[in-house]
Amino acid sequence: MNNLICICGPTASGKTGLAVALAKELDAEVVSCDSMQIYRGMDVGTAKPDAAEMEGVPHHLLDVAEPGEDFSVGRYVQLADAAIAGIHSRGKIAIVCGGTGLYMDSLIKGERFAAPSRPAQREYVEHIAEEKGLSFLYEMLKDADPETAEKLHVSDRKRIVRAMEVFLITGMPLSYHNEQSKKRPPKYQPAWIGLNFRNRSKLYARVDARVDRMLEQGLEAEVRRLLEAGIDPKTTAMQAIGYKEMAAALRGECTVKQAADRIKQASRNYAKRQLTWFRRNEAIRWLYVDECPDLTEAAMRIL
RNA sequence: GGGGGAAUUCCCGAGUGGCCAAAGGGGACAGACUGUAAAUCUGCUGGCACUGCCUUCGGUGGUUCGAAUCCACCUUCCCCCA
Repeated sequence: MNNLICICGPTASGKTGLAVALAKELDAEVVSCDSMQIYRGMDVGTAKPDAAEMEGVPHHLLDVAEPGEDFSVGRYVQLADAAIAGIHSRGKIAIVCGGTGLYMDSLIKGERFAAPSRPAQREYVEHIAEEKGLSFLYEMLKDADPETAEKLHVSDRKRIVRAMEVFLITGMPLSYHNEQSKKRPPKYQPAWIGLNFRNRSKLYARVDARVDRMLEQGLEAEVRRLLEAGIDPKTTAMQAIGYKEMAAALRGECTVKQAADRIKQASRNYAKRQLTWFRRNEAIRWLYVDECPDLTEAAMRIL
């Protein structure tokens, strides 16, 4: 039996429930892999499991950051590694569960990122993009790191900025770092389980239903509370689906009903993107929620 | 009962005689993704034997070398007057 299990899949597919059920079955602990559930005070909008849902199973990497602070993949990997080490030292199995593909893959690969973002370089690069235009910055990247430039689309602002930033900080092209990184063997060899639906519209129906539930559970009040606590609407945390739309409604830019529809739409699109990410991972054993009567049992059979 | 307006490809919506399988947006589908990732970005979207052909712009018929675009009638919807 592998002492590390990864459960992934799109939002609202039932990952949390499966993780808890498996954890009870295997006396395991859960390590959440969700870029938004890490924030304190963001509960209903992130569908963060509450005590009842956890059923006594220890969960890690929940509520480890303040909504106002900057978080990063790097930090996640570090914290998750520590959590896994702790679980293993207790002689237990760790179940990494979540839908943030980049975080999960980075954790499993043991990714060592090129360089943390540095305000000076970042601002400098942003400034160039601002003043001279993104295409100008893209041309700079072509000189500094032709390989990365080749791979990036001219309008992919975030990646162009980051690639240029990495070059300025390290003096080496990002493509070089990535090559090195690919040569390293992965840090863990987990058993992968992915949740999916044979019938996509069933997934979407569940996503919509979940958003309705969030609204009932007080998403509006939660967002208002964060805003009143002085959380800048521009922070990463407030970019989360459900939060940015509701914040707009609270600002009077649209009705709550319109916000709700936008949240549903954005969530469905997000679910699709998550599938795109995970589907390329050939190690994943997929379980189809809409045609599997007992997910836990099916998962146990795979493991 | 009278007058006016509208019907466009999955949806919204441009197009008002050839350059239109038909702008743009949305959705759907597919993809990328190495420290903001619930973010960011891309492709594609009538059919086919695909440098061309076929079908499509409410319906039918007409005008024209040629119609989504003009005319007639019909159907449905909206508005105004009664």
